[in-house]
Amino acid sequence: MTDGSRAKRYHHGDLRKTLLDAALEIVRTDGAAALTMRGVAGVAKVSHMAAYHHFADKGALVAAVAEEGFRGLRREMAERTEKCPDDPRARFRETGIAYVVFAVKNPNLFRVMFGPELADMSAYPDLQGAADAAFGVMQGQVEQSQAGYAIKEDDSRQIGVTAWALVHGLAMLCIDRQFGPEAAEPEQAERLAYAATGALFRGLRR
Amino acid sequence: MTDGSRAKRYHHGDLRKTLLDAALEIVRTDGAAALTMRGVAGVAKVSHMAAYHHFADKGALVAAVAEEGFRGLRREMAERTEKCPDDPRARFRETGIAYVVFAVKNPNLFRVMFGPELADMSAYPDLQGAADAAFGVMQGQVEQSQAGYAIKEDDSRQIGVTAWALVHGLAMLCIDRQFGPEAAEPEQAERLAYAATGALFRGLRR
DNA sequence: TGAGCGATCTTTACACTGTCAAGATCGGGA
DNA sequence: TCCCGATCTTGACAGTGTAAAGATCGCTCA
Repeated sequence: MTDGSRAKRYHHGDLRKTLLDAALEIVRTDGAAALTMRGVAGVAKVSHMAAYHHFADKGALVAAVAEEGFRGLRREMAERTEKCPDDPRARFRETGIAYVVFAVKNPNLFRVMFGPELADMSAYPDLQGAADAAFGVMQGQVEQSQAGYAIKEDDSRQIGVTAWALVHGLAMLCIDRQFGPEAAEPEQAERLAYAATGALFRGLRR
Repeated sequence: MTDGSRAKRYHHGDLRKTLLDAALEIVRTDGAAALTMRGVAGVAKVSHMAAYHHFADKGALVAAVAEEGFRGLRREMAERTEKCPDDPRARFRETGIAYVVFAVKNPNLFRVMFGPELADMSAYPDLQGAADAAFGVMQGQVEQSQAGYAIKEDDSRQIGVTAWALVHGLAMLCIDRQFGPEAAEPEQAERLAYAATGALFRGLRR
């Protein structure tokens, strides 16, 4: 029989999830710099060091946070693309817009996902997989557009790279406020993404 | 009379420059995470805390490093654009390629320039100025292309943003090895930038 | 000239970080 | 039932940024 208040239990029960949720919350609200092993342990009302039984080190925790981020990014891109008319250009656009909007709505998380701590993701295969899956949504749009004769049939990998680069740069520069403070607002960011993806699509038409 | 070995002098003479050079060297070779107030002070053979008479805090030192980075980026873009035939598309391309090549050749420095520590550059006006100057080179290319009737006369700011976003995203994803390890090599990165800027230019033509 | 004053540098101290090492507690399978 | 491994705790250490206060210098002005 499990007593409701698990306050005094020596074993936590689901510490990993609790820690990860705390880490996500901290990153989202205060940024990666505020993320601390001792901090997340404190939120879970657990001694520091307890976290080390679930995450090898701080890098592993950061990687887990980023992995969640990539899952969310993939989901939002897929959703926004699905509920969209069957017009290649519109779908192409919506995928890119979803990318930028996600970044603007989760700037701190987005920065972690592409931060220097994880410059080499090869140490975290799950993270790599989640990132690849997100990229796959965009790559899929490119190939669908090619199959529908909407854009030219050059090396699809090259085209996917170009599309990804465009929205990624837009996202980064928006949240870094390089386009001014307005661009960090979802509406304005969406407008920028609309125009930018339109120009690129035009250049990729056959 | 100044004696050659200034080893024992209480006052250093040009500590700010020494510290900044040391910081740049550390960032370049070992990344921002290795940058330390005490470390740079050590390189200059000076007590820690001495640095605080030249940089308000670590953030100010990082900002100074980034500022140097933006100066270098601006210079390399301008140089590469100048020594280039008077063809709008070629000049447009070279500007973008210079951007990506700079990033790939100075990945750690580039990451500092656009890192989360400096997400709000308004606290460092000199840094903001250097960044604006670098962006100005690209914006100038856009306007020159418009004046030469090479690309359409839409809102030039919007077009500049799109161009910047494209090369910025390409640069970021290259150094993050999201396109694989080869893309972190200058030759391969240059090839990607060539193709990407070509596609965008095509979309921007009138 | 020289006295002092502000800029520059040092020393000391503190809170906070990640992580190693060793012990305490628990729960499930033999 | 007992014990062993997973889980959690306690304690310690080196390294970090930086506040506070003192030491040393060189330039200015009387």
